[in-house]
Amino acid sequence: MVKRKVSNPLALAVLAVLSESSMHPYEMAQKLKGRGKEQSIRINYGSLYTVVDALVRASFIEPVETFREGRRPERTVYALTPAGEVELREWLSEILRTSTKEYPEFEAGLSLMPVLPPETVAPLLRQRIESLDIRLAEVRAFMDQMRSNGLRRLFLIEAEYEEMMLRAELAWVKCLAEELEEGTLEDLEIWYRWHQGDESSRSFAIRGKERHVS
Amino acid sequence: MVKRKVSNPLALAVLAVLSESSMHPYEMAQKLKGRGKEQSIRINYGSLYTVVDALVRASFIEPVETFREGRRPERTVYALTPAGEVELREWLSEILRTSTKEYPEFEAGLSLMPVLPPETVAPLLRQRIESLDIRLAEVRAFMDQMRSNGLRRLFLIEAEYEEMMLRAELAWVKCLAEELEEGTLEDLEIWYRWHQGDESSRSFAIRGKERHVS
DNA sequence: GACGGTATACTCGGCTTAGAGTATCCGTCA
DNA sequence: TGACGGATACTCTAAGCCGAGTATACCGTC
Repeated sequence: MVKRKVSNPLALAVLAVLSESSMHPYEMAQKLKGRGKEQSIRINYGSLYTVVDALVRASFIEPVETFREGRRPERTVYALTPAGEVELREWLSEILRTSTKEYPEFEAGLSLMPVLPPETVAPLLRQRIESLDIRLAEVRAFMDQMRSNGLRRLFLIEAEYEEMMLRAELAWVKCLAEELEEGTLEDLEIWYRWHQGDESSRSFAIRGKERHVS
Repeated sequence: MVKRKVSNPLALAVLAVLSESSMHPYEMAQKLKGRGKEQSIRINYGSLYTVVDALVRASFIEPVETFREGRRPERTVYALTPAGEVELREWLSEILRTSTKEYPEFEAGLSLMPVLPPETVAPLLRQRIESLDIRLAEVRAFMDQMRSNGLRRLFLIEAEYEEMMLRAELAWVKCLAEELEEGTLEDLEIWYRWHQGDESSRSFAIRGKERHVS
């Protein structure tokens, strides 16, 4: 798990498109967007040009020509260096090989959930289910769109992954919402009482008498 | 979907602990870590103090006293303001209610996967399976640890979520690895040929003759 | 009583990032 | 013909974020 000189995933995408042919930054963005990569990688111009500079500094890419048409801004065409090709392969391998802990917003939300009273949380989860359904439909629509543009399934594998993860979350949230509504969730009783202002459930995180965990 | 004045999830955690009692930043971190929240929310001191400042500027919290013991650095104790309580509830509700698109590294990796030849990818996925197994064991160990410290299940719900998501990914990656190894994956043929340097598969992303998608 | 290790409590600087802004060219529709 | 939107191709700046560093206090031990 080496520390990368440039760590933004957009830089990986830049190395990947440059491995096919040299081009200027704006064209990279066009190519990536044309293939629907903006669904899996944050592409924004602010970051793109910074990332390209950083890759030049790290000698993973180099400018090969610059020219201008009329009075338009100058275009600089970049090419992958041998070191860049190595970096591309190694970095991509590392990403596929090892799973790194990430911090999705919802996980943070769940971990603070007891701050809200249970009666409030149940309908929120119901809304989330709707929200997930919508997102699922969007992903499917995106895949259909790309496929009808002639893109191979192999190049939409990340969308299939996302779809599967959405389905998994959906099932889990449905289950949690049900447990809340049916009252079958463990600890639901004290959670409810605590929000009633019941002093006996002060610091209700810990079972039994308060214990300091450090 | 309002734009938050302070958007770091750590800020939400700060609001949450302050809703129980006033305290100084270092104590917030201790309390959050004691409850295992560093598993679901990035807690680091650099961000903590910046985030506390930002919350003060936004009037969600305010300093209530500062004092020093001996010659130790000064401690500033903060308290939640009414506006902060509103923000806490609204923000947390929004997170639970709506799913926002995120960009996990692995999704980016998958979307660029065809850059590597298929024979290379298969063993990488096998390694990922091991890596996921390890992570899964860690999550389980963490839950056992916390439970034996007396923490209620309700306060480990985010760990259950993470465990479920890990299992889902694990099953999917196993399936993908198998398809690669058995040769049953769609488009595997051209993918292989392309890495052999077969010119007939140039720009193999698109089926049939090259079409420009913009 | 000197020494090392750990806990306490922050501070600082530099790198990353996002998002808005700028300037030019081109097609088209009235 | 001229005006307007949209595509092209960057640039700039404020803010966010993190990791490493700092300084003191406490505690055991040899």
